[in-house]
Amino acid sequence: MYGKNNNSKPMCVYRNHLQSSDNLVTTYEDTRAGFVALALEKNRRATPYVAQARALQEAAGQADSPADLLNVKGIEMGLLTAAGLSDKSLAHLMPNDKIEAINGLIRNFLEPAGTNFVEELVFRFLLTRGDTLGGSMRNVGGALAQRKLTRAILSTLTIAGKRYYWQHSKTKKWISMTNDDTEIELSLRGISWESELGNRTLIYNLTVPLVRSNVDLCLFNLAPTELVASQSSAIDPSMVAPYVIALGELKGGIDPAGADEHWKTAQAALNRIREAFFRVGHSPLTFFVGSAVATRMAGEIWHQLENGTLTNAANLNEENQVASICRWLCNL
Amino acid sequence: MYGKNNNSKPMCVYRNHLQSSDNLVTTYEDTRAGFVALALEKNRRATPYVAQARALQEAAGQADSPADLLNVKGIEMGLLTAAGLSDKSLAHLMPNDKIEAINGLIRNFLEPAGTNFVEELVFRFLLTRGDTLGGSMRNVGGALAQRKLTRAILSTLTIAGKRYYWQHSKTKKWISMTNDDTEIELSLRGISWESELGNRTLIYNLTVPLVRSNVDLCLFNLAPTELVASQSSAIDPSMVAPYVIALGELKGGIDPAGADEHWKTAQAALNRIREAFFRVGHSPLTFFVGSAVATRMAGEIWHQLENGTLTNAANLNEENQVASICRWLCNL
DNA sequence: TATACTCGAGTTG
DNA sequence: CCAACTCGAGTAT
Repeated sequence: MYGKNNNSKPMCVYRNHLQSSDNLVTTYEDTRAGFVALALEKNRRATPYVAQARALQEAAGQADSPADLLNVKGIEMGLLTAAGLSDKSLAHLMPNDKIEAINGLIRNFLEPAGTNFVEELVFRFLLTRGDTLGGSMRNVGGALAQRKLTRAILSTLTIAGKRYYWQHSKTKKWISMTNDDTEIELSLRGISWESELGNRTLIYNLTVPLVRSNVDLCLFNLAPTELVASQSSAIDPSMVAPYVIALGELKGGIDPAGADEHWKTAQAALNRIREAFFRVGHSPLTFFVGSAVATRMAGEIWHQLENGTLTNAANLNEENQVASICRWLCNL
Repeated sequence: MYGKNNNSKPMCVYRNHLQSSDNLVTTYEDTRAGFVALALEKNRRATPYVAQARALQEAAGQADSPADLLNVKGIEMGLLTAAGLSDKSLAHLMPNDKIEAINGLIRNFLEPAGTNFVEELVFRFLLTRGDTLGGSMRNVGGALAQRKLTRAILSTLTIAGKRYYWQHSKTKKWISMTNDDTEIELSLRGISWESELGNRTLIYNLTVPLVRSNVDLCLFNLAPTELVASQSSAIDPSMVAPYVIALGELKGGIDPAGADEHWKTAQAALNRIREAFFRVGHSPLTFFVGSAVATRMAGEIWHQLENGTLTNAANLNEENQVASICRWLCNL
């Protein structure tokens, strides 16, 4: 009932690159390489926080005592951060909570530190900013995965000799391909091309009104111009459904410990999608691409492929699998 | 088909404390209070990391140059941490990756820092340890929620004049209640009592072989002694199913941004549970308790309550709701 | 180098 | 501040 094919293609497209669920499981070497790459990137992004800490150290040095820090201009945010308040938490606090937090920092940690109070302040600032950096790295991981997939799709189109247009993330403008499209994946939000069956447009991270959720990958059988029109709020949300060919979840995380956790989220997201479309009489194809795939979830993915719940799936670390799923996507 | 009641009780138990989905939504004030409490706890737990940084600073002070740090005994872990490697990532790396990481730290960040290289080392150490602290705080949040619920269940039993036994997390021994059970929730893994319908045992975070997953809350119609026997691997996993009365998901996080994310995970987990039990002809009751409940998920929870998919649900911040769901649980 | 749990640090529309 | 995304920092079994 779900995942019914509307393109007269065989349903077992995944067999082009998968023989069994085992092929989906991430290898030790890919996990290792993923963690190494992440650490390198994190180190580079750590530098500004080190600089901020030095600036705070310098500014706080003007204070004679912990309490005197309140008189130093321009370090309020540094004090709040050192008080253990994440930027996220600040959005939920009342002004008085922030005052209390800073007073608590001074009373409980800076005053006991004696003459080392500036060091204590800076060290605690860095602890909180370490969590900041970690959070921001989570997003980097996701973005890198999207770029990797984008690169593979563009290669597939190029190799197939197909022209494409791509949408710039910032300007939202659609740009024709050029001979040097190096690094366009850094600021690419969508790709458009023509398959044998018509216009195709792929958009990342689109909020599909019908499901009221963001979907990682949305493939429409529309040209970009038509898509913009159909996204207008003037059109009934259910009108978009017939133009949706395939929807996919992309999970770029490399951590094996997160594999099952994030697969569960992906399943719930895909279920919402299927239910929302089914309610209006449509069943777009669904697919899953993940970097960290554990044995159990590989079994579940395989089962869903076999019973048609999922149409396709791939491990993002396996070039063959990625190439195959990109060819499938580009020829839908 | 799912959630069929086998205790001759009305299915609308949730109506004891919920009039509509709105009642489930977390208030701004509860969110605010949650973030404040978390920050206070985090500050206390930050202290050991500050101390570690001071120790590293002291030890590293013996080195004349960045490269000389390699000769300082006992700071290998400090160097790895400063190189941006989390304890988690270290488990996935080869010895050579670690050497490379430390060399990269020295070459790319410590040598450019000149005479400030020890400061640079310590600052980067703290950034990584800030992520450590953050990760550990995630677990603290979950543990606090479990304790809060435990406290409510014990109160319910006490008020009802029922004796109970509780299982110690560490020793796994079952202990009879005493007049002063203050703080037993800190090390409580299970509770056992007698309802009007028989022996009842509730266990937290139990791996249910049938579903091959950990379930936050498992209620059995068995005495602890019987349960131990039935957990033995000698017994067919499907044999446990008839003794499972109710299974629940507890999500203690306060962050509204995580609400939908973690509800999706909870749904997938509950679905696995239902499918696994359904396969062997059983349909235990299921329930959900959460601290961060957003509007959309409240609607979905309500819908599942109405159609019987979920039997009960509560917002952990609402005392009435918690008390009601505890009475329900204790009287099953 | 298991497996699968805890949850909020960011991010974007 | 609303909503819903990114994912790995820990933890326990």
